[in-house]
Amino acid sequence: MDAVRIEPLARQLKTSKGSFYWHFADRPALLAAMLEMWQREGTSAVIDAVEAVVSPEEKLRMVLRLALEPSEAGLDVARTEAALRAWAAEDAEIAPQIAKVDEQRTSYLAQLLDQLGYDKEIAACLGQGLYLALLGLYSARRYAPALANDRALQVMLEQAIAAAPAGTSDLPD
Amino acid sequence: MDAVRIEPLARQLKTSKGSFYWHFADRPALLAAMLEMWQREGTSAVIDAVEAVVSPEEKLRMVLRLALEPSEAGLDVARTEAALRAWAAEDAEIAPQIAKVDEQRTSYLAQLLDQLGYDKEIAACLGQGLYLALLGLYSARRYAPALANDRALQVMLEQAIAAAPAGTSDLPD
DNA sequence: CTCCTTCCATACGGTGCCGTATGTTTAGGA
DNA sequence: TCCTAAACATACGGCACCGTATGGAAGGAG
Repeated sequence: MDAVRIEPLARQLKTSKGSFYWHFADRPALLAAMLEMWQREGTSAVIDAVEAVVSPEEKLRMVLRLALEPSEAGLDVARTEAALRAWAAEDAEIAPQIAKVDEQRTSYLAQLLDQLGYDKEIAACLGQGLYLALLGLYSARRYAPALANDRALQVMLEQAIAAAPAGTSDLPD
Repeated sequence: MDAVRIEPLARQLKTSKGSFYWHFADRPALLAAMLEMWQREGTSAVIDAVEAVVSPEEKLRMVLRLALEPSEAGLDVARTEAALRAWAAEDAEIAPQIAKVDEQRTSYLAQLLDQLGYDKEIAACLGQGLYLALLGLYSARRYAPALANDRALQVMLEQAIAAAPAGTSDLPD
């Protein structure tokens, strides 16, 4: 986000600064708009698509598949996710907003793992762990293709599925 | 790293720019020196300390313990690791240098997991996965304390240890 | 004492960006 | 045809930083 500058952006778009300042109050206003857009479109899309599936195992696999997808039309998901977190790390005003989205996502993962029969606290930890690995992969994708190995996450997910205490616990009895 | 600026740094150290440019050619030279220092001291320390232990299980636990430690004397490990990767993501000259360190670390993890009896390819994936989760945790620590849960990594590691095919395979017959 | 090297401070020019002030085009409505 | 508002362009002042040029202290060698 720090690299988002008005004048280079205007040059790139073959327009002028004056035009920018007609549409946005200032640079923070643009960044806020970008953040809001991401909050709106970046997280619900996956969950909505996944909820069409039935079994929690397949839901988990589908979440991962969607998260690892090359991303839709010109927008690099890994780049976006990594940049937002670098931003949150340096701006205390932004941090809670990103953290809230993370909380939504990890609690959804925990819910699916809970349905696999895991103890609730273990499910929460596993969800966080898998999500942290995804964040790490997003970061690695930008500089270390060998490390950013999709299979690494798939293996860990399959291990979490295989190690589940019971087949299903969403029908307890 | 982008926030490392000469003039603020000089003010902070109660010295002058002139002094800085005596010790370093320019800003890139300072950044290069920082990177080199990290390469020297940041990765071998852990491995050396761990190698004193015998069993691969305990070695893995100790690696994690050291990696999660609050860090020694004023230096925030999470901040450093996260900042270096943000740097690598934006500078193609730096990327391979960080990637090389990552490769050292993940291959050491893979070696330990291999000793637990995992297939070599699975061990490599698991090592990468655990390491990616650690990177994610370093990133989260800077903005989302609730997400940066040490237990999440501990749970995943214990699961990897528990799911190991054989007790040990470093004595194969 | 003087010279020279090391180390540090001050002053300067140059660059890239921000935000504002002000001018200019375009299109629709009276 | 004139007026107005939306959309854009140009020009300016200001700030923070980079790197260099230049001018000292401070201390040892001869």
